[in-house]
Amino acid sequence: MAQHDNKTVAEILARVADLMEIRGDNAFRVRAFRRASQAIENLAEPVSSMLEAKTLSDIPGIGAGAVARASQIVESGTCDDLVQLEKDLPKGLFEMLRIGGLGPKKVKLFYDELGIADLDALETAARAGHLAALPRMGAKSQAKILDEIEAFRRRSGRIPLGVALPQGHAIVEVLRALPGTERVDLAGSCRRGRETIGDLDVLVAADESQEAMDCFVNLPAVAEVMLRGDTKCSVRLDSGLQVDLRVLEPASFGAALHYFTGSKHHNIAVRDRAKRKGLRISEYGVFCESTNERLGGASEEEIFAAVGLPFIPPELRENRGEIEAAEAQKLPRLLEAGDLRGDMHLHTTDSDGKADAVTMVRHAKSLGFDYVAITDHSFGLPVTQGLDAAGLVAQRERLRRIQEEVGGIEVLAGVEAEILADGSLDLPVDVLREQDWVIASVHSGFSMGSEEMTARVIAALDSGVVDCLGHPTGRLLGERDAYAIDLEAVLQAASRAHVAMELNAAPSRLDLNANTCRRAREVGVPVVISSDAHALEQLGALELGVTTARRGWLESKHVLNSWSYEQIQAWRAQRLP
DNA sequence: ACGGATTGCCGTATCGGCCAAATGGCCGA
Repeated sequence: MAQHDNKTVAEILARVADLMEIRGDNAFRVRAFRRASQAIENLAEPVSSMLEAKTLSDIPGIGAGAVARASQIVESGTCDDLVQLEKDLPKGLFEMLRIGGLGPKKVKLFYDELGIADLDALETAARAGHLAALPRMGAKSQAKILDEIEAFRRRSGRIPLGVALPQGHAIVEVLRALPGTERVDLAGSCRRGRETIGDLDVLVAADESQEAMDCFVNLPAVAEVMLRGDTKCSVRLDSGLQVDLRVLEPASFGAALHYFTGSKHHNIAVRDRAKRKGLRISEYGVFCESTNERLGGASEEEIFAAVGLPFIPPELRENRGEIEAAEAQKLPRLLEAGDLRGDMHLHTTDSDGKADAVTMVRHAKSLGFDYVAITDHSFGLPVTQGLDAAGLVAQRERLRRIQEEVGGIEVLAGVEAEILADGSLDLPVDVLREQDWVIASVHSGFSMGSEEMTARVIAALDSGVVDCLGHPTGRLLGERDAYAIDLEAVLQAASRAHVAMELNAAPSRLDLNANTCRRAREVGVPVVISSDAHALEQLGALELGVTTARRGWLESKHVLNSWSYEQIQAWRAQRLP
């Protein structure tokens, strides 16, 4: 849990910096905290072991002060500065920083001038027109803040799949180990693989409910028991996630799993179908309407069989044609994790990655991949210290040698180039043409209108050298909405220009979403499921992408990195003669 | 607060876009 340590320390130092800035502390002191936070986030080894080895202060940007604070945070989860700041400042200020377009300076301004200390007060002031009167503010900024508050509220309350899933799996694992539990599974939107989750549903099959319930409410992660009945209880975890547990008789488990997995629309359609056959489906089983005889319910297969359908994978259960497809025996043979043969998007120390290229390639090989693309940022994204044309050429040569040295894996010399505001790329086309894999992405100018953004992206696709459009909507789950873009027009252009679309599998992105994946399939645009790894352990972390692709009805043939290396080359050759 | 040179003290991430204010602060990647 080394990585967790580093992340925690970095987050707290960054939080201290933000709060210090709001309090009006010395700007360079603030900057030092930010720098230390950044340095710790970028560490390749756990901060705790560097503290023990007394090597932490060797890192540029980390001096005696940062070492002391890191040590406090590792031990106690906080530090004196943060404790003091939380005493000095109202709690709501930190939440205000999560509003897009607001940084420490603006929050300070609102707090100092108007005493605004939380989101509600900010919203009230904006509605009353008080913000526009402040220096460096105006009607436009004020309106933007209202929009951003609304977007923030819309997002909050739902948790990214990648955050909820590990917590769910951990609970399932503990419950499965109990002697009295026959089956334990996650249900709900989490099982369907929705990109964000409201709460978790855990189902247990057991003859007796007390053992599982006792174990559940006493889990270390449980902060609060909200409700406890005979077979159902709800808790809130320390993370804020709500988890509902239901204990069922084994004979009803399949019916309950189906019922609680949903979606609601899917369930309604299945029940309607049952009704027409003279059956009744409830969370307890399948029953004959006239005789009330129980026809099944122990497994989901029994539920589907009762209405004359094959098993429908949870990811498809949205009543978006899956029942009709199942009836016609035309369900897709959905992509599986094992189908993927390579990772096509990752970063190394040549830009903002934490591990060097050799290490990443070796790791890709150890994961059993046939090929891997190294796709560092280009210089157009200055914050990543990316590669310019000369740097890219030099890296390409280095990667050729690494491929020979490591052996047994194809190493593609790639790049993640910037799509500039005018739709041009930040590296010359003749340099990009020599690369083995070119991702083009938008990392700037997010606020342009849909028409302009769409034209911008399509211009990049039409450059003739782009293989894949990176994270096509730019969204960050729970943090930032997608920028305005006409994805249908982009898909049409991608089809015409022979460019693939990325399904960026990073937990914070899942971009493309499932619906657009499905549309890509219909339009005939290949999807590339990539990790966008910036560290060793992120390489090959494609599971959330696989789930999303399955929700988008994708089969392995629709996913470019389930093809062989030769097939990919042949596909590229159609565009690059 | 950090780091390096002036060993006491001084300068300190990159860069474009946006908006408010008429050149500059703030934000975000």
